Parts: sequence; structure tokens; C-alpha cells
Amino acid sequence: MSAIKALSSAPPLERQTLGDQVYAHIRKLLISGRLAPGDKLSLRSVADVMGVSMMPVREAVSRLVADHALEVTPNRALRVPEMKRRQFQDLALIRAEIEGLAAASAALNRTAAQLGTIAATEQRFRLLSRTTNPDLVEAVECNQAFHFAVYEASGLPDLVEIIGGLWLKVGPVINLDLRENPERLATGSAAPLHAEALAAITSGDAERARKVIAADIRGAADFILSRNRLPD
Amino acid sequence: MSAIKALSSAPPLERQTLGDQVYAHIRKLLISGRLAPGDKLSLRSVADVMGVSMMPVREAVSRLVADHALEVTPNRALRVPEMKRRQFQDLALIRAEIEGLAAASAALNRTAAQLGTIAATEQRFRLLSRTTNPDLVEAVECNQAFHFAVYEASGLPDLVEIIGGLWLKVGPVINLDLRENPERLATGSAAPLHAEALAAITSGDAERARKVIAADIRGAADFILSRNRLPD
DNA sequence: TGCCGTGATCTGTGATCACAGTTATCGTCG
DNA sequence: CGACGATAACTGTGATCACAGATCACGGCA
Repeated sequence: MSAIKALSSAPPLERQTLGDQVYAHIRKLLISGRLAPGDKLSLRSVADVMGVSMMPVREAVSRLVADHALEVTPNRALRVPEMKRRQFQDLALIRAEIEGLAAASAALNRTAAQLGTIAATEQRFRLLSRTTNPDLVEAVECNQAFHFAVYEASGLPDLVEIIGGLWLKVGPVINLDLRENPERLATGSAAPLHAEALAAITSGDAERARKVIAADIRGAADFILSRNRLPD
Repeated sequence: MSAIKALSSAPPLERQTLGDQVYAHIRKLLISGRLAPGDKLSLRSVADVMGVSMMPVREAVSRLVADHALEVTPNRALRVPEMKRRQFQDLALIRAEIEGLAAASAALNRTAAQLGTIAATEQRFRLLSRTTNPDLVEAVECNQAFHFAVYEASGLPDLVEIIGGLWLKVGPVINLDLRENPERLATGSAAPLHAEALAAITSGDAERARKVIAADIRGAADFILSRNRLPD
């Protein structure tokens, strides 16, 4: 019995099916913007380059289609959806509210360890944004890491998952834009806003955290909308 | 050319794959509570009763698992997840905020036709809640119809989709409870709150609409939590 | 009587084949 | 030389088969 009890100490082993791995792979490509709106995919080609059969790809793609991260056209073509200008505006509004809620909850519920993670990612982002020639891929990941460090600290996993779905939709647009306008990283207001968010969460000021994160999202969205690369 | 132009007038024909139909079927069973938490499913049995192969069921189930509307246990069993008490509380908080946002947006953006739909569903629900022996299945559908009539009127389809995902999670719990406590329909405060929400949306009072819908959600959640049928 | 090994059975996962519909390519006709 | 039409290649969808792992029931050992 003691032996059994010993073995049951760390049993949360989670099985990773091939479908899960393919899903995670494509998802990362989308959020980081390496798959741009309009890009076309095919089950067989993806299966080929990933060295698996078509089945796991089908499973992963069906999930991404359900998230509207991919779409299958009436002609049975598979592609990254083009985001209309209006939809991007709406998503910014929704994200400001939902991610603001997560930030407010984080200010109230964060643990000390989570606060440390937030501070670390904030510092990384701040230092990177001051660099003269920043690595864009790393900057994108830094920004994402900071935001999700905040959201994870909310203690609301269901909310984090919803936000993840939103990022999956806007990721291709945001990161494609950042790649074309690298100066936004330095001239934009992201870094000081992140610092203020960290301060608000540290002091437990929920409403301030909510407003700052919402402002960060609106700022990025307004910048992209001003560049007007979106159809409609 | 004129013939082609004529044909392209109404081409938004949407193909319904078998997978889509299976997904819609299971989804309806979940939201209406006919599949209760803990219920077990199997790909082959579902495929059998629906008269299709296993493939469309796999496609549908993989989507529902991605939504956390179903879960596949480490033992490769497929079942409706049990909702923990804490998670249900968190979901109520999230829903109050998100669905409140949708209601507020509906107060500002609803069309006249949408307002009519909201009023019609409100009346249906009000009459039904006064019935001495109401049909519970119909009551559940009425409540759902009213809420989503409001949310559709927000003009934010992405937000409606998020809310749909939330209802998919809480549906089994809420409707299972309503089935066991039918008196909630008459004694609860749902009907007057719905009426007040309709009034707020009619007059364009966004903040009042937000608060009323949030109160409706919290009221139902508190009732269920007081019954304490949830684990943990 | 209580416990554990062992087989049959059922599970989701992955691969392979078949098919209808679309797209792209190229040869041919006007 | 340009436009049309047929054919070949490719698309997602669905069905069927194969397999490893897990559950369950039965039976034998202690």
C-alpha cells in the first residue's frame, strides 16, 4: 500500500496525441503571425511536412476551424481568414473588456509567485523595446508572455482560455502589422503601459489594472487601424 | 454576363457536412441539459444511433472536446465533464461580465426588428412562467431564446460565439438543476428581470441593461449554488 | 471468503482507401 | 493570337481497417 501511495504522488501524466501536437504547432504559427491572413493550407501538405498522416491534421484543423482561426471556404479550400476592418474594431472592444476583467481579477487574486512572473516578463519586454534593433519574433513572444502572465494570475482558467481564442483570431493581423511596422515597438506606448499595469497589480488596484490593460489593447488596435491595411 | 450576375445574387449557400450535423445535435443535447454531467458517450454508439460512420462523430466530438463541452479522460473514456463548485462560481462571474457587455451593446445597437424579437421572446417566457404546470423543456428553450435574442442584437457576432461557448459549459448544470427544481421558474426573479432588461434595451439604457442581465445570471447561479448539488 | 491474474471486449487514435467536387493546366479550335 | 473545353491533379469528406491501451467479468489460488 505504501508503494502504491508513493507511485500516486505525481500521476498527472497527460497524453499528447499527434492531433494535439499538430494543433499546438499550427496555433503557434498563427498567434506569432507566421501564418498571415489569406495564406492557404492543405491537409495533405501539412501532414507531409510534419511527417504524420492526414488524420491528426484533420483533427487539429477541425478544432481551429471551430475557433475561426482557420476557415474552409465553400470551395473546400483551407485558409487563414481575412479580417475585415469592422470585425477587428469589434474584437478590440471585446478584448478591452474581457482582458480588462482578467487584469482586474489578477490584481485581486495574484499569488506572489505569479506577481514575480509578471514582473520578470515586464522587465524583459521593457529592455527589449529599448534595443535599437529588436528581434521582432522575440518581441512578439515577450508581449504575449507578459499579457498571459497577467491573465493566468487572474485565477480564472476559463477566462484565460477565452482570451486565448481571441488572440488566435487577432494574432495573424497584429503580428503581421508589427512585422511591417517595427518602429511601433519603440514609439508605441506599450512598454510604459505594461509598467503601469504591473504597478497596479502589485498594489492590488483592480480598476486601474483594468483600465491600463484596456488602454494597451485599444492603443495597439488604433495604431493598426490607422495604418489601414485591412479590407472593407 | 447578366445571367452570371443574377446567379451571384444569393450565393451564401452553406454546406452542411455530416460532422456539422452531428455537432449541432450533440450541442443541442448539452445546452438543453438532456446530457447530464458524468454521462458517458462512445464514438461508435453515437455513430450507430445517428446512422453515420464513426468519422463525422469524431470530427464533432473533437470540436466539443476543444470547447470543454466534452472531455476525454486519460482512460480514453468520453464523458460530459463534472463541474466543480468553484468553477461554476467563476463561470457565473465571467458570464455576468461578458453577457452584461452584450446586453449593454444591444441597448445601443439593436435594430427595430431585433427589438421586436426580444420583446416576443420576453412575452413568451413571461406567460410560460405564470403557467401552473409549465413544460420545463420549453421553459429552458424560452429562456435561452430570450438571452440570445438580446445578445444577437449586440451586433457583435464574435461576442455571441463566446457566450455560446459559455452556455455550452454551464448548460448541463443549469438545466439539470431546473429539471430537479421546477419551482424556480415561478418563484425565481427571472421573469421580472427579463422584463426590466427589455425596458432598458428599448430605452437605450446600456448600463441598466448590463446590470439587469448580470443580476439575472447571478440570481440563477446563486440559486443553484444554494442547492449545493455540485462537488468540491 | 477475499484477492489477483487473465482473457474477452470496448475505447479512442492513426493510417489507408474511395469519392465527389473544384482548380489548374494545356492542347485545340476559331 | 486569344478563348474555350477537356483532362489531370488536388481538395476536403467519409468509410473501413488496424492497433495499443484500458475496463470489466470470470475463475482460480490463497
